[in-house]
Amino acid sequence: MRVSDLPLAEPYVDHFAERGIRELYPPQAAAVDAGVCDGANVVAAIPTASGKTFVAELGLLTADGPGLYVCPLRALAREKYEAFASLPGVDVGISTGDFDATGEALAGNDVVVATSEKVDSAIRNGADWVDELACVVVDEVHLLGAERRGPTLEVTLATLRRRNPDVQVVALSATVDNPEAIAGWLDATLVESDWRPVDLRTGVAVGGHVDFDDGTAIDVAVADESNPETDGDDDDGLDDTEVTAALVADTVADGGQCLAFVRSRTEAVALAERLAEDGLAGEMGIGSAAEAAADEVEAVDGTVTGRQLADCLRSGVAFHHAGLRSGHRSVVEAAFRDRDAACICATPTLAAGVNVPARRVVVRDQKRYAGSAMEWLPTLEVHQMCGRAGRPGLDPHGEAVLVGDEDTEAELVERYVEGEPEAVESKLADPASLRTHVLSAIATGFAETEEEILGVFEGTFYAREAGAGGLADAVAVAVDDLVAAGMVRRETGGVDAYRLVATPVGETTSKQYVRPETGERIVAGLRTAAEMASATTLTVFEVICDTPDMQDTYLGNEERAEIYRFARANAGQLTTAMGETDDFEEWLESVKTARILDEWIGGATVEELVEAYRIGPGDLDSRIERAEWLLSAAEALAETTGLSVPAVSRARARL
DNA sequence: CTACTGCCCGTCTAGACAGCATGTC
DNA sequence: CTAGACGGGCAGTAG
Repeated sequence: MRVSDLPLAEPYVDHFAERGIRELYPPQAAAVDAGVCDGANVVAAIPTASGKTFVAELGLLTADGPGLYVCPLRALAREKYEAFASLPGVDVGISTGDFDATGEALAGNDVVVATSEKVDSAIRNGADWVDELACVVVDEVHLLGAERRGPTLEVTLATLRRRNPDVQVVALSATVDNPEAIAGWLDATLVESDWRPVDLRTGVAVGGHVDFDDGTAIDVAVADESNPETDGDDDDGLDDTEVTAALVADTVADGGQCLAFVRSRTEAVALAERLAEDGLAGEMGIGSAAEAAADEVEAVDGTVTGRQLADCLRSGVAFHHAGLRSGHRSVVEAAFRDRDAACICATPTLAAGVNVPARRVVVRDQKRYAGSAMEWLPTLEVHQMCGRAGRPGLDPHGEAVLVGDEDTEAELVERYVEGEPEAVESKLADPASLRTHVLSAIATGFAETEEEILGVFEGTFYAREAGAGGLADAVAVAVDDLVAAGMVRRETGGVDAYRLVATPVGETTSKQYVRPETGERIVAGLRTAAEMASATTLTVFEVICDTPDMQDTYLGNEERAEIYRFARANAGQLTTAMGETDDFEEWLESVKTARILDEWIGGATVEELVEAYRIGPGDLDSRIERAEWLLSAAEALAETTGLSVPAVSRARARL
């Protein structure tokens, strides 16, 4: 099937031709056969690199009206925004938390790119443009199964379809076990394929020997670090890190690049520092470009993390994890794409993030600490890592290697090489998620009774799988919780007729997009603060940090005593008395975060805070960002409740 | 006495969405 | 039931 045969206007055909897109890939052709160009609903469960963006563009360009592209990450939204903006004559708008156009402007766009939360928020705030959509493309729709964000996605999608029954839905999914369930939910035709433009072979390494699933095998020379004199046992296992290093060196010697996935941040750094010894920059001949990338990283800040990263980059390797600032990350990603780095040692950030393909992917660790024990990574996640292997046009094929040993080999093959990814299951029944979306349904006026709330949820994936009736009890509980929290009121109209109405606090909470528990905690905190003799910025930081919408900051054993002393010394400025906490540990963590933020507005530098509180510079950034959002919510809630706490505005202004 | 080394034991562990309003060259 | 890197404290040991 040729692009020129599609019902696309000439400028688009030319645009794609300029990029070398003339012939459709098989999955793309299948999507056309399923009707993407004719307004039909389509679910495409196809590999990441198989041309999903083009399928999305087909839906958006052939739709008879404005389109919406929903994706889970801001970085992804930015990437897609740029791709769509290069289409001739297409007005593209973007709406994410960090990068936003006004509702007015969005209404005039042909295509809007947004995160799912932002779409949800737009609906809650009564944006009109969502009702005029002709086509909605949902990327990474398998996120439906994610703990907190999945329910948001399904409720948002259900609401969009309910308000606009004719809207075309095109959903793009990773390979999952039950794509037909998603397609059934969306009344869509399922397109399923594992075709890739670059072949991918997956294998397990034992020592320096790798057996791939296509029957081929390779051997790499692994340095043996262990000293045979000291350990008498026949130590069969070569060090996983050394196996990884050998696999990386082998790829580089062959002119390719590598991604290496490990379990934790510190191990990503440690592996990068180990690889830096191998002189890969010299081998690739990227000395000056590597130097330039290192300088760029050092220009971001003077943190330890930045220096470590710069040193690694000079040797042609990098690490990548959420403790890095976005400035660090973009340098690493760009350097790798420009072939100015041989290898990125990464935590899972890179598996689902922006497009950074490599010839070989090495998954050194397949287990991760999960609260109480080590757990196998989900197959879906490992497949996403492996799917990064193979750069179209640059690599003859992609290779994914799982590092194991004799004992784990069989399990790794069964679980990840031959195993099916998990099924996507709705998490809407989770009480916390349900409370949020019940409040939203009431606050927007979509529902005034429990039955009507169930009606709103009727179009969700959960309802399709389990029946909306299954939610009845849980919804009743959620309503009671919201009434008790002062978010919702039962307004009696007759003998046993009543309607559910959001209180002003409930309405503000919903519009500010904070969780009900957060809204409740902030109001209680403001009330206490308003009566305190001297409510300071620390006071309001303690309040917003003690909500579930602020991420908690790890509190080490040594630090605990120190933070405890700090909390005691500043008890007069805190809204919580030490004896009154439900969860003292958690509260102490909040105090730590609050202290960091208060020192930040007091003029402390990133370098000082990173050093003093053992957090990554990227962690600091993300807490500051959340604090800005939560303080604005606090300000709005102060206004609706009439509580006056000047420190809120003071803190906000200084952030 | 000092510098060094090996060993035991405790600590620590991935990621990342969201508000809002408005003038400006 | 399933990990593994790292660092501090401490005792033994060579010089």
